[in-house]
Amino acid sequence: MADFEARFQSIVEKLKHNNHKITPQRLAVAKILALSKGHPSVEEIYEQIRDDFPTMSLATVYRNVILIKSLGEVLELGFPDGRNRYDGNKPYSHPHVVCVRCKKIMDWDFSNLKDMTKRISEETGFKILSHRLDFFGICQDCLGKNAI
Amino acid sequence: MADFEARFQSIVEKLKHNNHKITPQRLAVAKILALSKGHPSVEEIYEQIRDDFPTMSLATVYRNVILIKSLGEVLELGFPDGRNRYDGNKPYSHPHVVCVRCKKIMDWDFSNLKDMTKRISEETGFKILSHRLDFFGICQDCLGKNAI
DNA sequence: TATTATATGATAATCACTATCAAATAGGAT
DNA sequence: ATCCTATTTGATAGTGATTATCATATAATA
Repeated sequence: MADFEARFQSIVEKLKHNNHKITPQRLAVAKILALSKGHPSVEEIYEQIRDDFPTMSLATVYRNVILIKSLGEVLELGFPDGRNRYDGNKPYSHPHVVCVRCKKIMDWDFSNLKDMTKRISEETGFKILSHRLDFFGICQDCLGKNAI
Repeated sequence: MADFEARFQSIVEKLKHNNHKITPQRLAVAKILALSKGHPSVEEIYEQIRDDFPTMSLATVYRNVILIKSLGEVLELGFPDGRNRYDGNKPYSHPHVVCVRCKKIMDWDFSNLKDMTKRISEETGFKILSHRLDFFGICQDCLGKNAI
């Protein structure tokens, strides 16, 4: 079973387990979140679904993204310029590399934050729930297109 | 000279050096950004200044925060729920510990991200400009007030 | 198939932030 | 010290993402 397929099933299971109805619109949102490699925005999810569901409402996309997020099955990445991005592949906090020019967001594997979290907890008294680590820069594509 | 005083002077110097006029409102915003330990929002800066400048406009606070940010003298922290916070003490990217309940933001000293940045640059081709590392949790105050 | 709580679609409301523009003023020239 | 002018300010309208509202439609169970 492909990775995204497993993620899709996981989301659907969570929905069923919490007694949420399985609607075609809901499944379409779940599928895109599970498939997404590019950390899509709500608007991008909406555009993709519109091809198959011309009657789809933007509000429904928002509702279902929020629902799936509340089930812990998608990670929300907020940005100062006010357009959130979503990661349904890895719905737990992890580092990202963000192109400040084209807004591309890539995952960055790095699993050494456990110790840091523990130290912070000991020294500040915070109960740490999650973290977010973003690196901002210019991606290769953008560097090639337009010299700095 | 106190630390915040040095920060304040640095901001004022930048303003003068770039031929921006020194207005009372501008100085008031600069002073609060320099003094701020609590990572204030624009609204909070506005409220503080209103005591001394009852005629102050919210738009002027926004304008000056953005101006000072453009000079590299304040760090902007964006959040998904849409209220930016500002750090005029350390206007360069650094880790934070954020209380998800009361929205308190504390600095966290940690200076070991250089190697990580270099590795990312080598492996992804990104030209890394800055990063942001946030830890989210419940602060001691909030843990005391209301047991989990 | 009938029932009912939940979900959807359409759209208005909200909220942080930005743009606009007339009036005010900082800072250099006189 | 006063004048001049580009910049700044205050008031407010506009924007764009997100959320709330509510009548209609539908999934899930009997």
